[in-house]
Amino acid sequence: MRQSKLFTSTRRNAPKDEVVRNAELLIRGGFIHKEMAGVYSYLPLGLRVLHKIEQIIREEMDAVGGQEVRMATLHPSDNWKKTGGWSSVDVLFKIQSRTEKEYALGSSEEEIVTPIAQEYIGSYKDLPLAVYQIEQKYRDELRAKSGIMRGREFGMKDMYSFHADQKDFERFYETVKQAYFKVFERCGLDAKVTEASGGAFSNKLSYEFMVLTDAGEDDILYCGQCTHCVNVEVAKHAAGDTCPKCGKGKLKKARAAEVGNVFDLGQRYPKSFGFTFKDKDGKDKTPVMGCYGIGTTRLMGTIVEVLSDDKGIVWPATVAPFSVHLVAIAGGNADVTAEADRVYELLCENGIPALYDDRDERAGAKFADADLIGIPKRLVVSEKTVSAGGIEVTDRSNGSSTLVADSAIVEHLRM
RNA sequence: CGGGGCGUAGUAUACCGGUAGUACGCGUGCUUUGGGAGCACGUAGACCGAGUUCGAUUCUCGGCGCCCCGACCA
Repeated sequence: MRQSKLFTSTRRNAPKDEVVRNAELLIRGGFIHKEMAGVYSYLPLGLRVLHKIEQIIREEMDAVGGQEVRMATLHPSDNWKKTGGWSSVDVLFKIQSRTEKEYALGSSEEEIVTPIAQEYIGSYKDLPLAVYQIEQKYRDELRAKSGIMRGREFGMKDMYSFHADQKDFERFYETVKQAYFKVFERCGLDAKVTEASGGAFSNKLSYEFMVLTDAGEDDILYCGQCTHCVNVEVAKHAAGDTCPKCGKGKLKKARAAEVGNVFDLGQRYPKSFGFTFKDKDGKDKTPVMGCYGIGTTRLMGTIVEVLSDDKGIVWPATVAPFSVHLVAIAGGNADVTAEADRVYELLCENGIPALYDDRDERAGAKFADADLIGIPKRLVVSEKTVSAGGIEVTDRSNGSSTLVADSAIVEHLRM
């Protein structure tokens, strides 16, 4: 895409009503636009990142057998009354129509997915089933905070599974946990899985996927020597204690952001809707259910928190809005502009997603913008590079730069 | 929801009981062109309401909005 056509632009000043890094950088870069506390719009660059995150999640959920759906976000109040959520879920947004009919805005989708599954699942032969969706969620938080880390409207992937028995659920639960690690790793993050309380969902333990960052809201204890990690809310130990799992490491306390979670829901929701299936013995049984969430927008915010420096964002290639940022430093030289145009076409023809800074700006402004936007590879075409017979390729993460011949650029970028 | 802070051009800020200045942005022109260019001219602003006052953007009260700490967190 030509940057001259991109309707957003960068800002030099940090917004005064945002303090956290993710909001500051994403707003300055033109990725997002704040509508009100806890509600943001996603602009072209931001949406490209979000789509890439969603696609990674989609691939991993498909890989464990999840079937993607798109459920309603405007919910009938009856479903919530059946499960008791209408009165017990305090973050539920409730709205009323002109005719005083009541609705809920989806904060989670058990109330919707369970009746859908009930309609199609009649036999043990139909189980297990896993369905997921990626869409907006609404929660009436008392206090939105930390930019896109905790909003009242946010993006979430939520998957729900139904099983003939607890054993089959446990098997799938473990499979999803492994898939989650792949998702976070592909997004460039090092996630830890922690034991936590099940909250209002379940009286069993749940597992949360945590990424260390001061912008998080949870305190966790983790072992430096093994994978042991617990949320302090359920911890039976303290910082400095010897790890109860490996017996070697010391427990460390740290702030972390919860980017995903998995819950053992048991039979609560199927029971609320009278959802049963015929088992092998011909008897009616209630399925066992699990749910699995990943906050897509929070994940994006966490990536920015963890992967950024004093100049801007440093996107991992897997989620970057474009693979390369082609910067023309023409200074009015038509030959340089023509060469940069040619390189841009070459990238397009070869399917390499590129943001092409063809604007009439000075080098310093273009470099500052490129650093802020954070695309992994910066390609510079200038009088210098043209006379040297190549293109300057600079790595955003470490600043290293090399001159690559035009003829080799496509191959170089594909490495 | 408790506590604290803050609302001034598009963005970030300053001053002031007598209707607002700067920087960036934006527009025009000239010069400039590898790390946020210079000059000139221009553009654009006091959250809402009430009160005090001759006069309120400024002081007081109320509302709304935003941020932070805490609580909460399907």
